[in-house]
Amino acid sequence: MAARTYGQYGGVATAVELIGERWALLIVRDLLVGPRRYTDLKRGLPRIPTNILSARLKELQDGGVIRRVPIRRCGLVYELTPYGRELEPVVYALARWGLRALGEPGEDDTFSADALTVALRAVFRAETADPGDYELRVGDVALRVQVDAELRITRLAPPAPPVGGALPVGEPGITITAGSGIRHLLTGRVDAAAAVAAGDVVVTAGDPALLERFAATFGLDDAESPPLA
Amino acid sequence: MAARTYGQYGGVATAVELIGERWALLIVRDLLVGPRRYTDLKRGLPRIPTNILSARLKELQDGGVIRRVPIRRCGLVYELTPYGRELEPVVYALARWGLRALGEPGEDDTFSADALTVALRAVFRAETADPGDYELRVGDVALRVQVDAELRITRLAPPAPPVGGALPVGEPGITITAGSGIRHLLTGRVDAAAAVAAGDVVVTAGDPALLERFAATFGLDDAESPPLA
DNA sequence: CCGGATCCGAATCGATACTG
DNA sequence: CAGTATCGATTCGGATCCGG
Repeated sequence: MAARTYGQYGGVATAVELIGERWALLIVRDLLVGPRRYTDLKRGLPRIPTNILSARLKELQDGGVIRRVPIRRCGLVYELTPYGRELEPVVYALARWGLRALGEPGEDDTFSADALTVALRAVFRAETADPGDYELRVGDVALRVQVDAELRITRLAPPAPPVGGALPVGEPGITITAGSGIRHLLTGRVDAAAAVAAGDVVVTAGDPALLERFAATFGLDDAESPPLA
Repeated sequence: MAARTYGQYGGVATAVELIGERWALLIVRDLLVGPRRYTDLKRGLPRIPTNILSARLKELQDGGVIRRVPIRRCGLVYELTPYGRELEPVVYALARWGLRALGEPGEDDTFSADALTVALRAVFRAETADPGDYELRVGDVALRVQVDAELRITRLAPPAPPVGGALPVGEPGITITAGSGIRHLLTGRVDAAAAVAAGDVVVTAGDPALLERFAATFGLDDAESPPLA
């Protein structure tokens, strides 16, 4: 283990030693949405081997990034420590950067509610956001997205929302259904009208005009310099 | 290679596939300071095996993060593409986060001018910075740090500054000499007076009062919740 | 010296099976 | 549910070597 250190003294090297191992940051990503059980993490990251998940959870604990919390009457969850939670800016910045290199999903790529939740948070324009209440369906992930003083995102399905989570009250003003093409809207490469015209998103219920508000609320600010690999 | 993908559709997973391999982000860190030759990178990252450096450079090229640029009359350098340069916020955020977990250097940890340059940029308070002209010596790294309309950091030694780099004119108002204890100042856990009292930094030339300006210009803004592993 | 390529043992990862 | 055990496939690290 000591032989696998970088031998570099500095913040970046230290950070990478804490969260740079394979799968580690994806675990952090899911834990940013909320505490998760071992099995929740496994479900959200189907391709992670169980021994690797175990190893990463142990290492992240040793690094002070996450902690194990026993839940009363059976079970335990992993959650970020305060220090781990301060990876939020890092993960969001990475999510924005990576979003721009995102192409079509591969054949067997998976897509989780946690991934979409983090993506939305990453491109949320807090300063200029107008209030709104949206239902967003991408693939088989359904989220309730409520913007008022703050941003609240609730998983609707699948499966049922987490036990501790309160269901949102009321009805969303719009239901937006999309596939992977929603990335064009979130990167800001197309506007709401063009996204509808291209079939990237479909308004399946509610007021279609609210889609523009959604597009104004979520998206990259500086939508330029596509990767062009 | 295809077997080593995460099988996740999302920005974070894509980003980690591009720059999540071992050593990759440290290469990006050094390239953020400026174009570097293969040998420069090797020197700044002494523990990287040459085959790994080669492999990473190739992968980062394929990912559109860096490019090879031939230099006229012998030689070539690697530099970030525009897309790669937009990792700046990511790397700085990671540097700030990792800085807080930084302890004493290990026996054979190395410390490069590029690492210090990135660390300073990462904790630079652009909005509130007053102009200043500093010389900073940490270990055997010497930097000229000039703050006016923007932040300019020039390597003084070792070795000689890069060929293309113009040497700063004039004299710095202060020369600050420090060791690894400078992290206490940069994390904001101690102020200028306390850092001097603790021996973390020494003013070896110039106006000692400028150290407070330096400390006001560079440091973490929210200096709390130490890792406490 | 620069910019790697090659080889090999050690460590890690991935997949599957299995257990308290 | 929450992992551990095992084992082959990769990757990494360290060293050496090579063409300009």
